[in-house]
Amino acid sequence: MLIKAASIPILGLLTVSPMSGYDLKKTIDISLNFFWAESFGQLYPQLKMLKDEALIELLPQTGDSGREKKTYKITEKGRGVLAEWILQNPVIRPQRDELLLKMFFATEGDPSAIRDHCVQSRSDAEALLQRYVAIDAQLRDMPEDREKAKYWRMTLKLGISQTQNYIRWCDDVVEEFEI
Amino acid sequence: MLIKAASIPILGLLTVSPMSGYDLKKTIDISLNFFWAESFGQLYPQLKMLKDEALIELLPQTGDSGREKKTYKITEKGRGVLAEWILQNPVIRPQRDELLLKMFFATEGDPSAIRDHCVQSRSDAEALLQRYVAIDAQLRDMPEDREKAKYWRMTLKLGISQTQNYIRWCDDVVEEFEI
DNA sequence: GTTCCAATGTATCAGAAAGATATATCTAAA
DNA sequence: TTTAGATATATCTTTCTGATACATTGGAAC
Repeated sequence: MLIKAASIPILGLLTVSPMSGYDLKKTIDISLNFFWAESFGQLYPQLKMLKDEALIELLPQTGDSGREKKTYKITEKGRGVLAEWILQNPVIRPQRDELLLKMFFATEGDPSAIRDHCVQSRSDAEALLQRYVAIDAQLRDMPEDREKAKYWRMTLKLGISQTQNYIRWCDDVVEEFEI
Repeated sequence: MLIKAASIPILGLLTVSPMSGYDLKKTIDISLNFFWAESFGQLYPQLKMLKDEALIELLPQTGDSGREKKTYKITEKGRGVLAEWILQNPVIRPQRDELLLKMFFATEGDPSAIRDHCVQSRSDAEALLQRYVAIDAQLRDMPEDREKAKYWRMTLKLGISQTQNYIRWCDDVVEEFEI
């Protein structure tokens, strides 16, 4: 079965625990945010598709109250498709970074504006770094899911070192502007 | 004037020299590839739009031969819009990295496949790094456009250090799998 | 010398994805 | 008590990618 990469965070996170669309979005934004983003505009149609293909299914609702919250769980078929996708060679996707684009064409604009962008960007990165480090500490001390935590920490490790490297670069650039 | 980020590589590169759509695509793929990608499907419509808005204009064609190649140059208005765009705060764009997604859900698939993906990815990164280093050397020795070269090398500097860091991470991951 | 392929070149289309928006409910604080 | 913010599902428009179409040119192979 040919599956879209956008479905993978859904299938993957549902192996951790059953969730609603909203939960999935929140979890993706928190846990996968360093290397993956998903919009509602894609999430809900994907959910419908995955249900139609029987890769996920709705948990029976606790019918009484009026408010409906749709909680999904992954099916065996879904697990199979996920495992299969992981085997395939990763597709390299186009990246777009506006700060670097501004830097590249800095001579056509106001260089001091670029400097300011870097200062701001550095402070964003600093905040991100602290978040990553905190999550890493949590994972280190987490008793269950040791095997999962191991891989999660591997991705975090890259996120942390890339962010540290980025911060160093921002400092270099700002310093360069002082001269 | 409100301009789309996708137009910026076009305007920016046309400040370096007049070019055709095909040239622009090639130059973006070579020079901006570390932080920007543009598809033909967006490039040609953008070109038309920029011409309609008089931000770029067609160079008069050397009419004689049958083959038409449309060479564009940037206008003063175009330079103004570019300078203005550089002033604005950079928009953070969603990232998607399939290798890290596979890593994150590694326990649901075949861990040895992930290892292989990393080995492949490391070798791709190595090749990229060598390209960046070569371009950097070229820019270092380039006599004209010193000011431009300075900023170009700043973006390259990040590309180089991020790629080196990535290679180190791949090594760490592969080593982790040996244990 | 011709045929064949890769590179050059412009352009569009289908489908994927992002971002914005609509709508409604629940909860906790002012 | 009302109101703001979080929860929750969903769709619409615009942007963007990847594939494809099509035509030309230059050089290599035969």
